[in-house]
Amino acid sequence: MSNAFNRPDQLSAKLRERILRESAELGYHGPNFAARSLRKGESGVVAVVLADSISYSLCDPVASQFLQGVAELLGENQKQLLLLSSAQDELQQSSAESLPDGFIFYGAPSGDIFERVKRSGKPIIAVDFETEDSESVNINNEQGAYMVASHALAKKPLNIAVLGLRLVESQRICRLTAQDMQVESKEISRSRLKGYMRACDELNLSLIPSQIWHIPVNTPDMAEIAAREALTLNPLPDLILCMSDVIALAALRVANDLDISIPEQIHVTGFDDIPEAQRSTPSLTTVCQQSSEKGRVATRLLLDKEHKDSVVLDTRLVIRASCD
Amino acid sequence: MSNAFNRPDQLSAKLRERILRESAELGYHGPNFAARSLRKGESGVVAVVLADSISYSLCDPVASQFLQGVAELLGENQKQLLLLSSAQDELQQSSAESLPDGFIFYGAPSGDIFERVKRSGKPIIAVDFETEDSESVNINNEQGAYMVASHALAKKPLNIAVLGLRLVESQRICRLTAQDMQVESKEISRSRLKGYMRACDELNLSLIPSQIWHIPVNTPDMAEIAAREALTLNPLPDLILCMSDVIALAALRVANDLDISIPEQIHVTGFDDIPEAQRSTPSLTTVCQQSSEKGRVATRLLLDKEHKDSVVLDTRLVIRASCD
DNA sequence: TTGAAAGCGATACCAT
DNA sequence: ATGGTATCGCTTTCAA
Repeated sequence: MSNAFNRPDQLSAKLRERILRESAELGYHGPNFAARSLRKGESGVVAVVLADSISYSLCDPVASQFLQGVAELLGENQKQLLLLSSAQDELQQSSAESLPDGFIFYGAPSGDIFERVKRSGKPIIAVDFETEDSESVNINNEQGAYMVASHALAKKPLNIAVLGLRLVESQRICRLTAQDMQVESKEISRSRLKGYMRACDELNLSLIPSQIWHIPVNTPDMAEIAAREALTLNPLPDLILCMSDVIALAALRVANDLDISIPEQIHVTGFDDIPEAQRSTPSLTTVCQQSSEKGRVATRLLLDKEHKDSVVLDTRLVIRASCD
Repeated sequence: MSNAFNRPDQLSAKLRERILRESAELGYHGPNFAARSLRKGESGVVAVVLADSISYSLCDPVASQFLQGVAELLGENQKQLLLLSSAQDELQQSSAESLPDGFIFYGAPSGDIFERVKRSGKPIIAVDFETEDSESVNINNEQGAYMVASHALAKKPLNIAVLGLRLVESQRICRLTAQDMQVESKEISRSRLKGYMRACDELNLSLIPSQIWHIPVNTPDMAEIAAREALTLNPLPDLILCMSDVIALAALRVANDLDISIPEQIHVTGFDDIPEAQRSTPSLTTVCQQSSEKGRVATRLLLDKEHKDSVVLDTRLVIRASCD
């Protein structure tokens, strides 16, 4: 009789239907998930552990696209998606950590959830950060930033500003100081900054700390404030390198608001290639980092027990109107 | 010793630390979720069952905002978020259905997952659709559409077009026929259409079926195609009522592309009030449906065992540049 | 206070 | 083929 649930193919559809109906009347509602996964030692659930809060990640276009890619492949493989966050790493959560069969860590996690999960021995894929003993999926941030900056510098800008993301610890928007430039770090933003700097070096240009903004969170509101600061400088910059498309789009809006024409007066570049970037006016020159593909690759890596190599996805320069 | 995991307050922090470390060395990684939920009969997991595929929902700004609201409240209440979809309602899934303690159905589900879950007796909140024996959270679509249409009609348009969402069954973009107008339905889009029509009636205007577009999916691509059709009509419409902001934003882009000035030549209205609506140029006159609040309300309803009433959230007219 | 034992529900295995 | 039984790991209860 349990065949009716577990091996639908072994019974006639009609019989199966009758059994299901009758057992439902007896108060049986299908196999119990907890019991099954306890017994089988697996759950069919995959967790994505987000570095930021779940709410935040859901409104960030880059994270959304990543999740979209993950969800797509999980669906195809009959796996369930559990969203966790290392930011709100609480008591109850630490229990749920034992449910998933595998983990995708999106962004360097805070707290000790990563350590705990690693100890459990379950498969882990690290995305957008480096780690020792797990496979990871990364993109070449430095290279992407280098490409877009090189492209932009070919326009011979005289006054460059950078709208950067999470470059220092502060929760406030601020510009960098000379000593902020010394910091060595493998963080995404730092890699992008390095890429910008390498492109500048090649042309014997250099970035001035006071022309580099730190934006603590990748939101349109924050970005607009910083962009307004940069676009009301005197003299006006003629190139703004933005470390995300959200920031670059904010810069486009502010420029429009201030009647600064793009790309005539100022060139603007972004990073990420979010869907909005190709729809904006002007459309955005940026670096495509294939977020949803990244999600698919990470999921494939997690589910395929064969493949055992970390992946570095290519970044591609996407030239559009904002810097052409 | 199990106290170390379950009642951290009863032991000194130091002892707890030592116990955890030692047991970890023995190969113990914290309480087993499956065993715990099997025994306790609850999991601490809440499922959101999306009417569309998970991937699609993640890129739809309205669904994203809703999920954001849900995630926010679940986080505060130490609940885990499991994303399901009634669209890809498969075998494996039907097992996972028994895991969550409660369900939020976002949009009228397809398949029989709703029936199955209902039979399980677990709490259910229905969002954006009507159902008999569960609490629900809805908005007044008819009223919202009526308000925005009334506002727009006050501009005395002569030639009205409607860019509608999911008005008929077709997977293709098409315009309605006279008999399509007869359909009675409680679906969201039909309610919105009714609202538009009531506003028209009051002014002795009427909508012409051939000026009403059906768009099968709420994506920028689809919307742009339909918008281009509407904006290349001769004579050009001077009011475009759009059933979503995604559609309205597409209309703004197409208009810009065709050098049609808004709001001078054409007025455009949206629906939803997604974040992008206030950032667009021109900004969008629309109906705010408080998506993230909807998510919070639904979650509160699910978690608070007290409150036992369905909720209809207000819609608010938001007047911005595209129709002012 | 501490420990032992029953049982949650499904499955895998062994015996019929 | 079919039925019975031990077991997964935890919590709850009851006894010492």
